[in-house]
Parts: sequence; C-alpha cells; structure tokens
Amino acid sequence: VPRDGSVNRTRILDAAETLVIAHGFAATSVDAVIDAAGTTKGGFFHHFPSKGDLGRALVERYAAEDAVVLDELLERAERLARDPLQQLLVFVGLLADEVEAAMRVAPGCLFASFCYERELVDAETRALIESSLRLWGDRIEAKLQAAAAAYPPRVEVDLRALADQVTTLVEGAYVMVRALGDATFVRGQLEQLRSYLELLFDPHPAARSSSPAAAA
Amino acid sequence: VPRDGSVNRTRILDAAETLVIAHGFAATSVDAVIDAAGTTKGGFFHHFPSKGDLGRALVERYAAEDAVVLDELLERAERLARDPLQQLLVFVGLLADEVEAAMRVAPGCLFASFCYERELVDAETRALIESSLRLWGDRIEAKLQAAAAAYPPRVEVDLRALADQVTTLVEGAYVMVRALGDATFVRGQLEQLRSYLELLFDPHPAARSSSPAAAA
Amino acid sequence: VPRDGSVNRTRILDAAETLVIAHGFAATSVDAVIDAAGTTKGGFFHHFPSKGDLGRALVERYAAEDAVVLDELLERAERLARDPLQQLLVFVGLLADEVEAAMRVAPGCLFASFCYERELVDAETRALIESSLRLWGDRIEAKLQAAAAAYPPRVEVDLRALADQVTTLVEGAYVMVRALGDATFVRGQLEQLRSYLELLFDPHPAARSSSPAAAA
Amino acid sequence: VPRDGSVNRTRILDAAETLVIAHGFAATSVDAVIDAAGTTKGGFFHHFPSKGDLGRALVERYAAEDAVVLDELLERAERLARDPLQQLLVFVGLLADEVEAAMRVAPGCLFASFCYERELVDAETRALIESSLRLWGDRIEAKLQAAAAAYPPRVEVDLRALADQVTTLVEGAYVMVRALGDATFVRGQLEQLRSYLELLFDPHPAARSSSPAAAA
DNA sequence: ACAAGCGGGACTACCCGTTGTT
DNA sequence: AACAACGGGTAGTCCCGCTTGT
Repeated sequence: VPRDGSVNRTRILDAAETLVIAHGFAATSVDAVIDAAGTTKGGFFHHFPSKGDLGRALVERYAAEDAVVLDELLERAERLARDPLQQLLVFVGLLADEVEAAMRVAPGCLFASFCYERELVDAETRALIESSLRLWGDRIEAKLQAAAAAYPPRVEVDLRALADQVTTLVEGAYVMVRALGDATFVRGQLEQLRSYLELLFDPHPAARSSSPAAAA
Repeated sequence: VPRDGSVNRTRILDAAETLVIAHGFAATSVDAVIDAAGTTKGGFFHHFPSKGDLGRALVERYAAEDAVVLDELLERAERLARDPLQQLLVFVGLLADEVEAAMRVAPGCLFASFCYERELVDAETRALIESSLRLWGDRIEAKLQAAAAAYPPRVEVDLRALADQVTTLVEGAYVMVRALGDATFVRGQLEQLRSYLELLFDPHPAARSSSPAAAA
Repeated sequence: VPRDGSVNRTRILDAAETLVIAHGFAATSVDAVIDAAGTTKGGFFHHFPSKGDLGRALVERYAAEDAVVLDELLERAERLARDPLQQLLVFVGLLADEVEAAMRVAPGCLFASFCYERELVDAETRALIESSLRLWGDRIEAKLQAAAAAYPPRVEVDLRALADQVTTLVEGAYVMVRALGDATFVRGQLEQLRSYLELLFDPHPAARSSSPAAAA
Repeated sequence: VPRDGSVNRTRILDAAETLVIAHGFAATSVDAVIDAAGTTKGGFFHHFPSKGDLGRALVERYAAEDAVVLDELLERAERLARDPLQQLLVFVGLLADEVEAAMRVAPGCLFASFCYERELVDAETRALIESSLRLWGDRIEAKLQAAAAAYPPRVEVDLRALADQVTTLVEGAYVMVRALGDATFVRGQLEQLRSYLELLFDPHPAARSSSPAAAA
C-alpha cells in the first residue's frame, strides 16, 4: 500500500459533516471543508471527484453509523428486558440518551440537512436516506407487533405509523432544538412516546387511575 | 391606485419562498429568484437591500400567515366542540388536513429551511422563528391545561412537552415526507397523537377494551 | 439604451480573436481575454454567458467579415476586368495581397483554429464555419463555370475541386507560414494557382512555348 | 528481455497523438492521456518529465514517421516510373492514397495542431516541425528541377513554391476536411496539382485539346 | 517501473450588489 | 422606476507535477 489516504479522507468527511450540519450542504463550500480538514484542493478532489460525491460519501457513512446505533440500542434493550413492550420502552429511553448527547455535539441530523435541499441532491443519495429511515420503521414495527401480540392495543392503531413516530419525533426535535436552543427537548418528546406506549398496551387500565397529576 | 410596487414585491416573495423551500436559502441565488419572479436586479434590490433582507421578509410573512392559520384552526375547533379535550382532538384533525394539503403544494416548512442553515441566519430572523413556534406551544398548552382540569391524565405528563409534540410531529413529518415521498404521512402521525390524547385523558379506561370509539 | 455595452463587447471580441489565433481557443483563458480587453469577470460573463458563447460570437463575427471580404474582392475583380477568366486571375491576385497583409497582422485563420480543436466545438459553430468555407467555393465555382464556357479547359477538371483550391491553398498557407515564418509564402502559392488557371483555360497553348525558364 | 518500459511509453504516445489531433495540445490534459493509455501519473512522469516533453516526443516521433513516408512514397514512385515528370505524377497520386487513408483514421496533421498553438510551443519543437516540412519541399523541388530540365515549363514558375504546394495543399485539405467532413477532399486537390504539372511540363501543348489523357 | 496521495494554482462559471442611463 | 452593464470576489473543478511508497 502506498501512503494511506484514508486518514486524510476521514478528516475531510469529519470536517464536512460538522459544517454541513451547521450550515447546510449548499452553503458549505469546498474551500471551507478544506480549511477545516487541513488539506488542499488537490487532496480533496483526489478523494472526491466532485462535491456531490462528497455528499454521497457523507450520507453513506452516516447511514452506516446510523444502522450500527439502531442495532446497538435494540440489542441493549433486548438484554435489559425480556418482555417486548418493556424492550420498546427501554429502547425509547436509551434513544433519548443517545440523541440528547448527539445534540449537544452537533444539533442536527445529516439526513435532514440533505432533505432540506432535496431538489439538489442526486437520486442515489436520496435513496440511501430513504432506506435508512425505513430501516428504523421496519425494526420498530416488528417489536410493536410482538408487543401487540402480548398486549392487545386499547385502541385501534396503525402500527407502522406508530413505529415511524420514533424517527418523526427525533427529526422534529432536531428542528425544534435548533429553533428553541434547548437540547433537552428530545427527551421530553420521547417521554411522551413512552407514556403513549404504556397507555396503549396497558393490560390493566383501571388500576392506573391511582396516580393523578400533571406537571406545570 | 397608482402604480403599486407591492405587486412586484409579492411576486418576488412568492418565487423566493418556493425556491427556498425546494433548495434551501443559501442555494437560492438572487438571480434565480429574479428569473422566477420575472423582474430584474434593479427591481429586486429596490425592494430588498440585500439577500438577507429577503430572508427576513420571507420569514416575517411566513410567521404572520402561520399565526393566522393557528388562530383559525383553534377558532374552528372551538366552534365545533365545547369540551376542551374534544376541541383539542378536533384541532389536531383539522391541522392534519391543513398540513397534508400544504405538503402537496410545497413539501416543506420555511422555518425548518432556515433552521437547517442556522449558523448563517441573523438573530432577528431566528427570534422570529422561535417565537412563532413557541406560540403554538403556548396556545396548545393552555388547551391541554383545560382538558387536564376536566379529565385528570392517567399518567404523569409534562403538558408543555405534550403541547410541543404537535409542532414536533409536524416538523418531523416534513422531513419524513421529503425523505419517503409520501404526503399522507403527516396524517398518520397526528392520528397517533389523537389516540394518545384520548387514552391519556380517558375518564373510563376499563370500558375501552370493548368499544374503541371516542367518548363524548 | 442604457450604457452602450457594445463597446466593451467589441473590445472583448478583439482581444479574444487575437489570442485565439495566437494560442488556440482552449489555451486562451477567459482571464487572459479580460486582461487584454481591460475589463472584468463580471463584464465578460455579462456579454458571454460562457466561454463557448464567446467562441460562437467570435466565429460569427469572423464569418460576417469574411463574407464581406469575399464580396469586395469579387466586385473589385469584376470592375477591373470584363472577361471571366481575367476576373478570376485578378481575384486571385487581389486575394494574395489581402491574405499577405492579414498574415502580417495575425498569422492565422480563426476558422482553422477552431477546426483544430474540432471535437470541443459545438455543432452550431461548426456549421457556421462550414457554410463560410462553402460560400467561397460556391462563388468561385460560378466564376469558373463562366470561364470554362468561354475557354474550354485543356484537360478534364473537377471545377468544384478547383474552386475549393483557393481556400485550401490559403488555409494550407496559414499553416506553412506559421511553421516556416515567411509571410510571403501565400503569394507564391496563389501565383501557382494563377499559372494553373492560365494554362488550363489557355486558348492558344502552342504560342506559349516561347517563354521557357524556371526560377531557382 | 526484462520489463520493457517502452511498451508503456508507446501506449502513452499513441493515446496522446489521438487526443492532440482531436482536441489540440493545450486541451489535452495529462490525466486524459493517462486514462486513455491505461497508465498512471507515476508512469507518465517517469517517461516524460513534463507535458512539454510529451509534446516534443510526439512531434519527434511524428517527424520520423513522416520522413519515412516521404522516402517510401518517393522510392515507390521512382520504381514505378523512370521519367522524372512521371515520377512526380505518380508520387502525387500515391500521396493522395496515403493521406486519404490517414484522414479516415485521424483527420489531422499533428504538425498543424502544434502550429495552431504556436506561441505556446518551445523553439526546439518548432524547429523540428519546420525542418520536417522543408524536407518535403527539398525533395520535391529536386524532382521538379529534373522534370524542368527534361520538359521546359510552359510558363515561368517558382519551382520552390510549386514544390511547397504539395504540403500546402495537404495541410489546407486537413483543415477543409475537418470543416466540411469529407475525407475524399484531398484527392480532389491533389488531382488539380497533377493536372497543373501535366499542363506545365507538357511538351506538346497543341495536341492536348483532343486527347486529355497523360502521355507516356 | 509503476502506483497513488497530495500540493497549490488556474480555469470557467456564477453570484451579489452597484452604477449609470433612459 | 426599471433595466442593462458592470465590478470584484468566490464557487466548484481540474490540471500539472512532486513525493512517497512498493
């Protein structure tokens, strides 16, 4: 192997990811990426024939990491609880931790950054984003079906839409956090989802009424 | 009326809004706006001293329209139902109609477009977005408190977070719709919220498992 | 009319023509044209949306001037002689003067410059060049037919090929002049053509043999 | 033989020659040559210290091949005919075949490609081109003198200019073929030259008008 | 001999904003 | 008040050639 270019390549991707999440893709100039990564035009275009290729590589890497996070959270939830409903509740809790931490680092989802410049993104990259988001829905829907089999839902629900609510809330929370500037916002939203799941699959609804209350 | 420059101004804003929602603000060039609006450089810079001023004007107009929509939906909900819980449920339903229709026209929220280029947006514009989003939370939270007073929530909940879930779901849905390409997605998410509200404020939980319909 | 941009535009075209003939089109950078024309990037791209458009404009102007030269030379030849053969001989002589003068200014034909980067030139520009060169053939062929009607050619000849020999020799001479550095070269070649025409349409071949000779 | 680098070198030269004739030298990037030759940066700069060196090598090889072609055509003409005039006529005919075939492969003369970017070519390369073209003139002029000795020319002619007409017509024809897209064009021009030579050195001009064929 | 990462500069294209002119 | 011409700067792309490694 000649000089290992992957180091430089990774530095470029890291710098670009930060900048894209902060400013958007179009507003992130190649020069800015180069400066942040400490490399040069030549080096950049050696690794990425065009800015569009950088975008695709960015999304590819992000999607791969995203899939790993999903797997890990599910796995941990499955280890921490045996009951499918409990696993789901734990999963949502773990996710809240994860996302809140991520928001403190970089308050934004790379996928959303690209979605908000949708018309300028090539089809391949869009497909990558789509399948990444669908993966979350698929995995969570499966868990929901297991939970629904054990605990019949108290109202008729579209389990797919419910599964997609996880990603929807997280994506929405990213926007809200950017607008309101409060990183704890996600947790609040995911807590609502946990309450919903508990109420929806509650086998003994009447027993609950003992705990009253509402926060300010 | 003598020659009214506001016609031209409106045409520029309309064209710009469409382009910004499609491509983002940074990727929307003044020239492109001019072409789409059918005007010229001179005309543009007569109405907007700089591109940034266009951005602010865009957000201002969008915020004003947004406040009107919020008012109207709440008012209609209040006319259609007397019970605060029912008003909320109606409101969420009306909102689903509204947003789904908006998504077919332009699948995106202007606020989110600017949030995703946050670092580049001036403080005044950001403040405008923030207060717009907080307004929804404020109004809905008030309704929730009324509902909670009438129907003690079956689990402890943060009513503010619950109120914010409306905007969070809508913003998240915009991202998801762009990623998945399915405009009906919002409705599915807001239906979940309705179910959650029903379960949360249900005065007769035990009776539910047989009749899944909403109580009067 | 606002500020008269045609002055600036003409300056750009003049500078570009000189540079393209000297270095070729690809090797002529827009920056070099700008410097030579004393204008700026903005000014340049206002008049020519792309470098390719400059190329086309260059060829268009050159073709128009070329057609004028052809007309004038033919007209002058027709005034200086009545006999079609004599007109042709005069025409070739006038052309020699014209081309030799042109070569001292800029030793090259713009058409040829573009032909030598043929694969990079757009179809419209190529068509323009083609029809310009065909025009010379057409006009000269017509004259040749008149001459041939008066003086039957002494050998069978393709009058079209003979007509095209004028442009072929001029184009070839441009290459040779660039290679050998001798601007008088064209005259020598066109003199040959005159001799050929004289011999070909000579009504009294036998009488000629009295003048022997050959130069070193 | 051990590893022979000359194979790779030749592949580079071949690829470069094709590209230069198609696009010109300046417009031919080293990267494009590398791709077409199937080699790499390292390989290229091993054989050619700079792009300019490639240019010179290209011209050197082309000049050498050109000299061989000239020798062969003259030699064949000398074998096919004994009379110097006939040898010339045969030579021009053979040349027409040769050039027409060459034009179908690559419609252009490498020398002319460089001449049309004259200002950018180094002196050594230019000298090479000049002497190559002079060589044709020298050899043909010698033949013409032999012919003129045997058959006194019917009009006073500059034999050097006449000798140079061969290269001039061929170079001019390359331009015309590129412009008009008709590879048979050269033949037509060289046929004119043959007619001219026949008429010029015709010992029995009067007899011609009835028998247009060539005399033995 | 060849392979590939890399440096930095140059090129085309475009962008935002200004200036005159009608 | 509308508009073309213009100014200067920046964007993305590519290019040549050097260096480091095998």
